Amino acid sequence: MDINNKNKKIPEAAIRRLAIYVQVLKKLKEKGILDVSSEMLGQSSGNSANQVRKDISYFGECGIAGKGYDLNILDLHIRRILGIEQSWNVALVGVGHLGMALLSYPGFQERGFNIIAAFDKDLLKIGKSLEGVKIEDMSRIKSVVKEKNIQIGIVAVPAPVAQNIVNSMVAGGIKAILNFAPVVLTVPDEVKLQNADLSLEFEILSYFLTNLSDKGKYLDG
Amino acid sequence: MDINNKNKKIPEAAIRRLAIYVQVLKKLKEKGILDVSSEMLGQSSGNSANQVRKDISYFGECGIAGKGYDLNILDLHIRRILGIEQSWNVALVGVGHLGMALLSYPGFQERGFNIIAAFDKDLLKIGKSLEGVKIEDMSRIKSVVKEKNIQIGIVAVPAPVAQNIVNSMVAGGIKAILNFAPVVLTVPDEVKLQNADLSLEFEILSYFLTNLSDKGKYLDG
DNA sequence: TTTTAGTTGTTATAATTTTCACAATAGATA
DNA sequence: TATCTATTGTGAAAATTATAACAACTAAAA
Repeated sequence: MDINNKNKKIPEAAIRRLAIYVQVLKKLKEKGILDVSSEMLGQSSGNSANQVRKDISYFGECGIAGKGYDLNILDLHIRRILGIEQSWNVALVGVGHLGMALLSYPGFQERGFNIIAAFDKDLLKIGKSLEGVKIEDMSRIKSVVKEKNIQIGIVAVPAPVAQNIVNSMVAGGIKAILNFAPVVLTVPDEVKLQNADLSLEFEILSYFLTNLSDKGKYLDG
Repeated sequence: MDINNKNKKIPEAAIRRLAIYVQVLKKLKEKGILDVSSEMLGQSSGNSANQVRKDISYFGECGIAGKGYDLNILDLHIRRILGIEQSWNVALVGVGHLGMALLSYPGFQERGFNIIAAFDKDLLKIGKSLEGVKIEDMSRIKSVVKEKNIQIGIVAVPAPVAQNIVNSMVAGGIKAILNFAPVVLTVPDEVKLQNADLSLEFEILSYFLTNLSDKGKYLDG
């Protein structure tokens, strides 16, 4: 088995859990803990110890039988797999409340997601700077994405204009898009699209609530 | 097979797709379309026709062989399953940029998610009203949740205080929580917790980007 | 050194979810 | 009415993901 097993696909659900493990490891590190077992990591992240070990095994061995995982080593390994050691150039389109929230959230910068360009259609906003980022006209999306070598685009505009924005980003050579607009978008195969429509989350809650009150019992595993 | 099959569990992934179908159906309806086939609905939502039919079949028959689905009937059926016909009382905790974005997003109200209470710890905000909602002190969470019969709570506060907020909500009898804080929260079994940590979405993108550039090929199905 | 307790990495098993294939059906057409 | 085309609903097969179980290993204790 190769140590840095890249040919085996890691399920997206596992990726999501790995990102949570990083979160938990950070907290444990702050407490001064040096080693962690799959049992402890599972407890802290709401998963079984088996699940934790399976997730970690996707990218190779990094624990010590009988002892657990060295917290720093494990942290480093997961970060490398997730690609959050390096930093990314991010463009934000739509500087409304949500865009502002994303722009001002320190967590992104910390994790290497640097918003270095922002666009809006509002003439009152264009030309101003927020959080050190100058807001430009939307017509400049394609050229700025190209010039600044932007890999990730955030779509935080109303649904009707979202596809146009995406087309501009794609034309500029963007690699991935995080979409907050409540609409199904089309991108070429080589562009990764991740949807984060917030109202969808509510609707999922709504489903579980409805079934909760119908049966007095929760349904998800 | 019973027409309104409640005893069969619908996978969460299917629920998510069903919510997207509603989105697509709305758009088709605006175009004046009256009937839709699984093929068309699949195309418009990025799924296979087989997947669409299977998802719909989870809650019973509502199509016509050879013809497709009556758009209004299908829409109604899915809405009933998701529980988005009725409306819900929602409380927002944390009126920062993200909280503001949620408060001012018209889509929630439209879909029956009514934010009728808001809390913050900032004395400058407490007492003021935003979007018709009065901002109250966080110490009032438990009693307001109880008095106003609030079913859904939104956590939009920094990670370190999130668990305390959740405890107050749970003490007030909340049924479901949507969490935006980048932290693993603990709730009783009967409370449904849905996580929507935005930086997690970035990290997933990061993973795919890293693998994209490694192999010049995308990995997810 | 031998035993013991604790924990990993992995293989086998079970469960879940998706994909496939097609009989059954509706409505149009001749 | 008989035939043809389009499309559903579903059962079976395939693929994926999660769970469980355990041999192998580590370090510490006897």
